[in-house]
Amino acid sequence: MTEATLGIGEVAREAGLSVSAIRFYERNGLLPEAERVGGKRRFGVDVVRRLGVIGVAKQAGFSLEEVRVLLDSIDRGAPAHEELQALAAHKLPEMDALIERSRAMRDWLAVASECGCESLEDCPLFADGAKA
Amino acid sequence: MTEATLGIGEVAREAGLSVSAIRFYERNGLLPEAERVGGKRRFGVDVVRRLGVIGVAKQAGFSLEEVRVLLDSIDRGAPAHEELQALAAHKLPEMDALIERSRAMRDWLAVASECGCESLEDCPLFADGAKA
DNA sequence: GTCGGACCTGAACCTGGGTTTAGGTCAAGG
DNA sequence: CCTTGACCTAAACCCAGGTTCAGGTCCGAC
Repeated sequence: MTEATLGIGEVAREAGLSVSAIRFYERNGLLPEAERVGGKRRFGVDVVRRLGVIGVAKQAGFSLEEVRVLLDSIDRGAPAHEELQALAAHKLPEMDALIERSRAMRDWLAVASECGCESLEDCPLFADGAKA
Repeated sequence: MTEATLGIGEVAREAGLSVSAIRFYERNGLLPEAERVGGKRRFGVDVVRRLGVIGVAKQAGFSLEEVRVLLDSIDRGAPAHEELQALAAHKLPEMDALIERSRAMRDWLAVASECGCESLEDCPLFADGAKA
C-alpha cells in the first residue's frame, strides 16, 4: 500500500486555508515542493500538521519569514527548542511593547468615550503630552 | 499685520514629520488644501496643532481614514465629543481584542522560551488546541 | 467527444501609510 | 549668468500576505 496523499483542495479544506494560500506558502518555502502527479500537487498527510504549526506560529506573532527560518533549520536537523527559543527571545520584547502600546491606546479611548469637549483644540486628550 | 504662515518644510520640522507625509495628508483630506503662493503651499500656524491631533489619534489606534472622518465632521461643526465617542466606542472592543491576542502570544512565547522539545511534532505548544 | 470541475502557471492586483523618483519652477545670492 | 536650495507635480515603488485573473491542462462522467 502506498502512502496516502492529498490534493491541494483537500489540504486546504483540512487546514482551513485557501488553495491560493497553500500555493503561496509552497512558493515561499514554508512547505516543501510537493511532487506533481500529472501536473498536480500531491501532498503527504503531514503537511496538514505543518500548516497547523505555521498557523500557531503566526498567531504567536511570527512573520512568515520567521516561520520559514524556524521550520527550515528544524528540517535540517536542528533541535526545535534551540531555534524556537532564539526566535521567542527576540520576539518577547516586541510583544511586551505591543501590549504596552495597546493598553495605552485602550486607556486613551476609554477616557475619550467620556469626554465632553466641544472642540479638539480644547480637549486635554489632544494636548501635546497626550501621545506619551 | 498679516497672519503668520509656514512653508511646508517649517511645518514638517515643527510637527516632526516628513515633508512627503504632509503632502500625503493634504492629498488625502486630513489637512485642508493649503493656499498656494507662487505655487508653494502656505500653511496657517494651526495646521501644526492639527497634525498633533492626527498624531495622537494615530497612536490611539485610529486609521488615517478614521481620523479623516473625525476631523471632517468636526470641521463641519459637529461637537467633538459626539464623533469621538462614536469612534472610540467602535474602537474599544477592537483594542481589547488586540490586547487579549497580544497577551496570548506573549504567554505562548514565554512558554516557548523554556520549551525543551526536540521536534515541533512532539511539542505541546504546536498541538491543535494551542492556537486558541 | 464534449462537458465540468479541479488543477496548473505567471503576472497583476490589493490594502495602508507613506517614500522615492523624474522632471520642472522659483527666488536669492555670488 | 549660474548655481543652490526649497519647493512643485504625477506616478512609480516599498512592505506583507496573500487574492485574482487570464489562459491552459487533465481527468472522469455522460
